[in-house]
Amino acid sequence: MYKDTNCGEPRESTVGSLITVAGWVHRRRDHGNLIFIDLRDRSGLLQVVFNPEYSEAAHELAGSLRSEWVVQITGKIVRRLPGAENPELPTGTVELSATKIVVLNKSLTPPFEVSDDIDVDDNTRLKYRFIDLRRPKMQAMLKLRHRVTHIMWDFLTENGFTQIETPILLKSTPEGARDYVVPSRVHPGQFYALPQSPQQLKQLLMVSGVERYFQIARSFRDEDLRADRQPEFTQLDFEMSFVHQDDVMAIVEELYLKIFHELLPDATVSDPFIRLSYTESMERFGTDKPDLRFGMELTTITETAATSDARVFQAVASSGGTIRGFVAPGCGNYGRRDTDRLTDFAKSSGAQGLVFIALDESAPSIDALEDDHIKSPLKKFLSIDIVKQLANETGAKPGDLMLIVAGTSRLVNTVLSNLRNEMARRLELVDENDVSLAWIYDFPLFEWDDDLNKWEPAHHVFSSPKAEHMQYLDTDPGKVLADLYDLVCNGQEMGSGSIRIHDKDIQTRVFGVIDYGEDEIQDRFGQLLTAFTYGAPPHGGMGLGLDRLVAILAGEQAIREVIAFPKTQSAVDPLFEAPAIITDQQLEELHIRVVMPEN
RNA sequence: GGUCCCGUGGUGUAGUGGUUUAACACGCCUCCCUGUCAAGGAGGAGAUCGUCAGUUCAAAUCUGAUCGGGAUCGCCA
Repeated sequence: MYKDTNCGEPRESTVGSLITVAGWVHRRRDHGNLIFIDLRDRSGLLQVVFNPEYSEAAHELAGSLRSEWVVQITGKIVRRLPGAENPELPTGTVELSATKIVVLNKSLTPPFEVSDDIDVDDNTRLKYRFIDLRRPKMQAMLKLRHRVTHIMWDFLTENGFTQIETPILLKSTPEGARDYVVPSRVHPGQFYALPQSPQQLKQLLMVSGVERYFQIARSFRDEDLRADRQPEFTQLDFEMSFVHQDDVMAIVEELYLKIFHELLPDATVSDPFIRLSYTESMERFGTDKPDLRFGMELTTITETAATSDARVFQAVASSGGTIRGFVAPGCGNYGRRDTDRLTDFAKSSGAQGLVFIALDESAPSIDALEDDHIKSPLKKFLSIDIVKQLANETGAKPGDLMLIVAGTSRLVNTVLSNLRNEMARRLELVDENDVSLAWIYDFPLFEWDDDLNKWEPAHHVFSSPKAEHMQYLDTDPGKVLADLYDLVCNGQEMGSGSIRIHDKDIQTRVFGVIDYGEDEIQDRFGQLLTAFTYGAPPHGGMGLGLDRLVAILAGEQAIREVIAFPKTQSAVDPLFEAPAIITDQQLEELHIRVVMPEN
């Protein structure tokens, strides 16, 4: 070993010991005859002092040290002079009085400082990720991520789960996201696809009698990136046999509470998890991933609004649309500037417009509301009585702002749920110490696709219809609810799971609803259907996003910050410069001819 | 594919038609300095302002295109 002690370890109790440390030169403070070095390794910082009275050679060499050089230093741990202690450092009461120094490697001046309080362009950080990861915050992130997966491994092992790896080179099943594909050299013109999730494999493992499987599995989706979406991401994927929905939920709940309690001990975490049916969630929040850390629930006001003289409302109501809204408390004094911004925000979510009704705080009550108390662009179409009624229905008080959107129910819900989150941000309603964990359950199995003019799986095709809804499968698919559940944390989808179909006939009927042809079914799902005919146990499970979980634990918005080597928004790795062209010889071996797009 | 924001020494920013030989902070280099810890002091180097084209007597500054980064809608069973 190049060292016998880590930089972060020495304390007053170890004063007097002769040690050797090795690490990176974090900072140098050169006083001429006295030189200080902050030496950094994975455990922290240790101040090293070079005094020519103890070693002239070491002192001379120390003068030539530069940031990020890798050095090995031997010396004695001494108590610092009184008044020279540094309370910021765990090792701040002592220092290493160096007698010997060996330069293990020099370093160019790094493109940015290895420090937490830096603000460097993402591209530069990723290009020099190996330096970026030296920052204490990034080191902490890597360790946090490890601790999360460690807890998962331990917990699931204790609960009888077996970790099993599944293939990365598999077959394209083009429903859902776009696949990443890999050409086959041995089979000209044929391609593997990287898994979007190990879904069918884990179901096959249930048929194999594994009963409890898990995997920290990499998954791949060739879709556009976002702050919370990378082309390759990691899921805790697991599956259990002989379970009902509640059994799956119970396992996840225990695991996640353990993780949050251990890694975020100061947070207030939902225990037990909140439970909302899909219908209730849509009704109250307009989304299947509501942020439950604040109120501002949605109200449907179609009927009342339609009785006003406002033509927008009448038109939407008579064409079967919906009018909904919510109350932004204390925003009755919003000026033109504020409301314009909210309107722009609503429009960016797809709304035609945003109707707001501001109630002046000087009104003694809703009943005593007078014309002067009301501000709204639709004011001349809204009678006092209608405004009062709307206020009562939405729960608005004097001084509040009602935000109302009209349109198709899908659009209205999208806009209002986005707007609700936006208002929470503006009003700072979220206690960052709160962690809301919620189950959203009883999802519909199918949703109608207007573009394709057919039923599509709302989540995925393997979810089991509720037994009591099986009767609607052929007659009214939109009515069929499934044993399908999402885990939602602070308004983000953290994972999705279901009790699966384990019966070939039911699975075939589900494929029938979404209009898959016989050949198509056989091609994509043949192996699963065949397996179902050889004694498939009832089973269910989940896929849970690891990157998002770690991001929440680390207090980060972007999962880029919790992935060691992430890609940019254009799916590029700036460090390796991937993707890249390959040689003509490689192309030839793979039987591939490249046709570049025009322009 | 759409919309929005950003691109100026190594890093982060200022400068938004002409007294700018492009400014500031940090970093870097040299020298001084025995108790600093974001050390301090003195001096110095380092940028054709992402790229290309256009407008203009004059462009970091205006226009267009393009490239790159970020946010977001579509997309993500």
